[in-house]
Amino acid sequence: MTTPPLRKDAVRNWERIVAVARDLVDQGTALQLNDVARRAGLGVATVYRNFATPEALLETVAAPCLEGLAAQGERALADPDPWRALTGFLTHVLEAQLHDAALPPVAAAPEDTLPRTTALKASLTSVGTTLLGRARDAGVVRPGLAAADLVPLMCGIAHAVNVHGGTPGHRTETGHRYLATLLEGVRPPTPHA
Amino acid sequence: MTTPPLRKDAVRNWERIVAVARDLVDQGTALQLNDVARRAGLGVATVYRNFATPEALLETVAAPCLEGLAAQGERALADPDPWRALTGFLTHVLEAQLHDAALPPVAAAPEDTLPRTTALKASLTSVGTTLLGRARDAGVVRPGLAAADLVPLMCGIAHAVNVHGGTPGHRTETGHRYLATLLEGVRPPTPHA
Amino acid sequence: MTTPPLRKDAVRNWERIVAVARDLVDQGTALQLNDVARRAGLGVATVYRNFATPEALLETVAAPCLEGLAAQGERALADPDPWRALTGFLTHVLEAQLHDAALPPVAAAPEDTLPRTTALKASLTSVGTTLLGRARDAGVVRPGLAAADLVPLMCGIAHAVNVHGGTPGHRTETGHRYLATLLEGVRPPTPHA
Amino acid sequence: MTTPPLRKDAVRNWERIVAVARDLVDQGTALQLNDVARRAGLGVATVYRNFATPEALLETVAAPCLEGLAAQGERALADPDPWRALTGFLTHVLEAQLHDAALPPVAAAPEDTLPRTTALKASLTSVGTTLLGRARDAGVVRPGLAAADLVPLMCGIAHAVNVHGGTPGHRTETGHRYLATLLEGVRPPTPHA
DNA sequence: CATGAATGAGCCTTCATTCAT
DNA sequence: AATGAATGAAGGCTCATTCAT
Repeated sequence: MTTPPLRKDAVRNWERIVAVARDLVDQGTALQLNDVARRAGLGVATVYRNFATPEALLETVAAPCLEGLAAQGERALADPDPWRALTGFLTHVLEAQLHDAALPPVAAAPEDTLPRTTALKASLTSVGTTLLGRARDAGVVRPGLAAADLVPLMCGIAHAVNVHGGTPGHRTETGHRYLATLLEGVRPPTPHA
Repeated sequence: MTTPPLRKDAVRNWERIVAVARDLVDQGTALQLNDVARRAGLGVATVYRNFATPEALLETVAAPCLEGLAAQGERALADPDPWRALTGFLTHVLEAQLHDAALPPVAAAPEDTLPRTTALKASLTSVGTTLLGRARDAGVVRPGLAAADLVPLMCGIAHAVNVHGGTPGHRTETGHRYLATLLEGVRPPTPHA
Repeated sequence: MTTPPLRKDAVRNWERIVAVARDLVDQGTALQLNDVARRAGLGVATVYRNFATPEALLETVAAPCLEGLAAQGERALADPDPWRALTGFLTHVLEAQLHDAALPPVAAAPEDTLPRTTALKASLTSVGTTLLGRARDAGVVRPGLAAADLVPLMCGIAHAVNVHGGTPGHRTETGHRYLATLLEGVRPPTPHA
Repeated sequence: MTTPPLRKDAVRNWERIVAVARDLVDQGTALQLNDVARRAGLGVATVYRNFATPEALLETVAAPCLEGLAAQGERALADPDPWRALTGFLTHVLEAQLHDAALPPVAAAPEDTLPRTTALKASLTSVGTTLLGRARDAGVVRPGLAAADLVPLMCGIAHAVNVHGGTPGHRTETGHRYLATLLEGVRPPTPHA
């Protein structure tokens, strides 16, 4: 199961598990179902029934953030300026990766465990594709950058920031700088306003 | 110990261990000292004496490649064209990361196990710093890109390529494309020949 | 965990472990948790969950004997004759050390693993202190012997007996003789009946 | 081999090994031949050739102290006062056990590794037997204390002191107190001067 | 004689997963 | 549905001892 069950106490358990997992992820600890169960004060099997694998739990932890990005995507689609729409959206995606430790592994995984995750990722990809298409049509982005590159590149920048290291504040600044550089290289070579 | 000892059979064992480790790395298998020992047909302790930790072994496996890069760095330093020198060097670094699975973890690690590794990484960083400085002085690179960004960015691109996936051939092509894009964003904004 | 859990089969396992450990102790074999698991026909982790360390298991094995001594202590406290109470109690303590191989290491250890052990040892120490105080007040024991000496001296005699060696029967006899000698040196120097 | 060999460098190695072992014993570290070799800057096999087992090395480390006691024994044999001779000798034996960590295990061991050790222990036992016999003949010691009890009792007291714990100074004081108590119990019951 | 590399049994410990209660 | 005891494979590491050089 990946969505909160209906029974009241079951819901409470589900939420407890996710909350514990969120804490662990924030601490940078790898998720171990046994460990989660102990910290949540629940039986192991309870955790296993709700989340068959650590990946399923991780994806569940990441889901709200992905939903937030999807919402940002909707807003971006409404932006009439194609360049601003695209860059704004990518900025949000990058910031999410930098702020939420649950995201990078989920974003980089070639396979998802939960259908929900697949749907969310597809939705984001779709938004990105649309935004990139519009930008390309508007001539503000070079050809040669494919929609399939967006996710890898955001993952790559997030990884670069992690390798660079530094305090959370520095990380955000570094990420913005890297993204700006990349976007500069993405604009057409002609002088632009 | 990290360099081959003098005794003939000991040298053979050392080489066997490194060879086995190289194979495992190429297969994408995580290095486990016990496993390496078994495959090499050696006692566990033999492996442990030569390589105290899996990281030490991994760094040893990565060393030849790092040395190759250092050599490339020397050549790049001799190149009179600052832009070509810098981009050529970074291209070599990126290709190395893409071709040799031992490199990404070693490059991304904040701490090294072997002094040798530290020295090699320092040497490469030094070359990068020099090349970047020359390019900046020649006005072919924007300010805003620091020497400390080179390694993270190369790691980031390599990671992006891995997330993108594809066959080895595709991977190289993708890497070149990503690097080209980044480099485009790194050049000064004025129209250049 | 140090007390039998509630589930029926779990209790059986707990008891099996302790029984195996008891046998090993009697044979003079050092306790190794893996070994215990194998002999008990249980998984290693089962033993580890019940007894985190060999010391914990050893203390558990020793506990019944310590409890028996505590009971003897209660009886001794009820004895109106201070000398007989003290010597009788010490005799029991010594005999326990000689008969149960689990006791000497637990008695001599400066630190306990289980709170239970600490409590039992404290209880015995308390009884000893009381009995010694009474004997001293009654003038049947010289000053100069402190309560803190009782445990070390009993351990010392037990050790002396072990060094002396011999069959179990001899050991008991030797122990009694050594204790008697010591107690003789503990009485006041005036001629006594 | 257990006595320094004749060749000059071999002697130096032998001495180095014993010196290292002495340090380790003083630190309370268990002797491991491999470890000793490393610290002595010698090959393992060199240590093994000189000392077949850790016990052999330990006995060699303990030997000088045993020889010192033997010398004390000679002096005690010359003492015309049987009580003073006996108690003085036992005091030396006890102090040696308390001061030199190499002694307790050697003294308590039922079997020796080196003939030399056996000879030294026999010599000490012989002295003790003689001194005890004289004291008994002089009527200053009860019957019931056998010569075979002397070593065990000294080991027992040393062990009691260890269990008691405390600083080196305290240990000596405690040891003397315990020995005094025991000796008191060893004198005949009639009032003595 | 000296060296120190090699051995490999053996111990400790963890963890994902199952299953009896 | 919930619990948590049980499992046992798997991995990490040490150490006494041997033996090739």
